[in-house]
Amino acid sequence: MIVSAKGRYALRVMIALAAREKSGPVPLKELAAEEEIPHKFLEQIMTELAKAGLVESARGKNGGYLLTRSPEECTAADILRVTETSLAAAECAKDGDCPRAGTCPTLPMWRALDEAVDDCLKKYSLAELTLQRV
Amino acid sequence: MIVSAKGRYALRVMIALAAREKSGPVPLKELAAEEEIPHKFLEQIMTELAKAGLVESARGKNGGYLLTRSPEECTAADILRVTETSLAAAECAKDGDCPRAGTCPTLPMWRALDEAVDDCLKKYSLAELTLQRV
DNA sequence: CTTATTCCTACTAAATTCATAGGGAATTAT
DNA sequence: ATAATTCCCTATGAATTTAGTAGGAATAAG
Repeated sequence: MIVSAKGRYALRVMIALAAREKSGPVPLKELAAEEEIPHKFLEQIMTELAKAGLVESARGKNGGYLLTRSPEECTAADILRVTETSLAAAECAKDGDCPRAGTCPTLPMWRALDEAVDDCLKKYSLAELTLQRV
Repeated sequence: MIVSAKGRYALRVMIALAAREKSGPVPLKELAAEEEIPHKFLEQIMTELAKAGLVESARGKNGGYLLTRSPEECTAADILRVTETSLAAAECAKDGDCPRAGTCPTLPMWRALDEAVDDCLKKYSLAELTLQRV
């Protein structure tokens, strides 16, 4: 039960994008170099973030990635929901996934945990995370 | 980021033990059968729980496992801390694990997340979980 | 036309999780 | 004592997931 490297990379890149908010599209190459993330791996991550609508891409020369929302409006929860296969708790908490669901004594707890995680992560917007940078 | 099968098994077994609190040692064989957990896998899990002091074992005929504390005093957090390699968040939140720790903008968030998870799980004691059983 | 960039699909490698296997050691009912 | 029952220990294997690589096609700027 741990946030994957993919999720951590995604978060770092989004923070980096927030920090350069008004400087036009930032090429993946720069992001990868700055944040020391394998170029091709980051490519996959950016694709997912783009599909989820958290970033916008510009192709061709001078292209790159841009945030679609202001840093205040994009939270860690938004980002991690995209990259993590499941954001929290147990697989079973998903509807109709477990044969025991009807009588399982732990199901309510997993649901509560899901919520606790989500609530916590919602509190961290990119704006806030960018400020915490030293 | 998900609770492993091991963790879910551990929790179920502990609930089963809580339900039979006063009937003497419960053999692993029975627990495995009731909860449909592979016998040899459960053996490993019980060993960990025993080492952590959450259960006590009695060897030989009529042996088995017993809770060491009352169900009120044993929480899901206690159990999952034993079985999950890391209970929450990111590897980096552990002290001195990440070279970026000094300047990492996400570290405080991971710490907060760890705490949120722990707080949530502490609220579920075996006593409570047993009640929720249908 | 050349260069820099994203986009797409597939593959590979490493790590982790989930078991399985077999025999040994302790305990106890009989 | 003996036999049955049970936990204990260590090693190995299979399956799944995560992390990372690779190559080339599409797009846009200058």
